[in-house]
Amino acid sequence: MDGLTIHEASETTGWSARMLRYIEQSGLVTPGRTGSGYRIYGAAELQRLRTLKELLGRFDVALSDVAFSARLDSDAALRAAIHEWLSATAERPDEVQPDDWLRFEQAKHERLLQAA
Amino acid sequence: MDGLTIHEASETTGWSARMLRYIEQSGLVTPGRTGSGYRIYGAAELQRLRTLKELLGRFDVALSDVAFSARLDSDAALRAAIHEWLSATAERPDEVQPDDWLRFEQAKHERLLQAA
DNA sequence: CAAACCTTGACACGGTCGTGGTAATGTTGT
DNA sequence: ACAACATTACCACGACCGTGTCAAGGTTTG
Repeated sequence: MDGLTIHEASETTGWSARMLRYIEQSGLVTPGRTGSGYRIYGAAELQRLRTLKELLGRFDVALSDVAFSARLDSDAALRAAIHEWLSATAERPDEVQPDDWLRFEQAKHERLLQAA
Repeated sequence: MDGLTIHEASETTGWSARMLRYIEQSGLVTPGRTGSGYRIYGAAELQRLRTLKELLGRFDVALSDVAFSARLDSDAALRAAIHEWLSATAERPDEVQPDDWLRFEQAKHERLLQAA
């Protein structure tokens, strides 16, 4: 058979088996199934899992953020509505601090680091 | 002076004063300040607050989702990285369930509704 | 058939989100 | 000057995220 079981996939991707199931739940990487229900990870899924890990590591992004981006990608109305709302901000450049979200997001991070 | 205080803005927008401060923290609506530090909400901010409320009500979206979208809008590298990752999924249409995220997101909702 | 896998479901736990409150202190308006 | 506002900094609380673990049961393989 071509494809790895969940534990084999876990070893080659670095994700725990638990997280592989969770990632599947969130709709980001969906492996195939054998007739009896076992998950089968093919080369494509393994690659996606590895690049997903790299993506989360490279930027300060959560799994749920990627899931939300997927939702944005597939829901044009939502994408339009949010973008419209955001672009209304850009009309008053004097009141936009482009790194506002940065300070906000970094607050989490700093609290995390300080806890160590 | 042209502009409402936080409590006046609270009344005309429906957001609590507490939430107006929180929304400011998240970088979504930043009012001006008087010399002594009081927040001043002008017509533009009030409009943004109202449309924000409508946006959150119309779609099933959280404040943090809008904040993340703002981050996406201002960080081209992040946007490109995520989009690239997502478009790799689209290459295998047989394994993409476009309503995967929907089931996932609805699970929250159902649990909320059941709690009532 | 027994060991070593797999499945789903549940409990747990620290951390974050969204939200309300309170306390201590400063500002404004009459 | 005093009431009615504002500010920031905290504590609390339920729900959700990411993650581990464990139980009860089905499957594959030597």
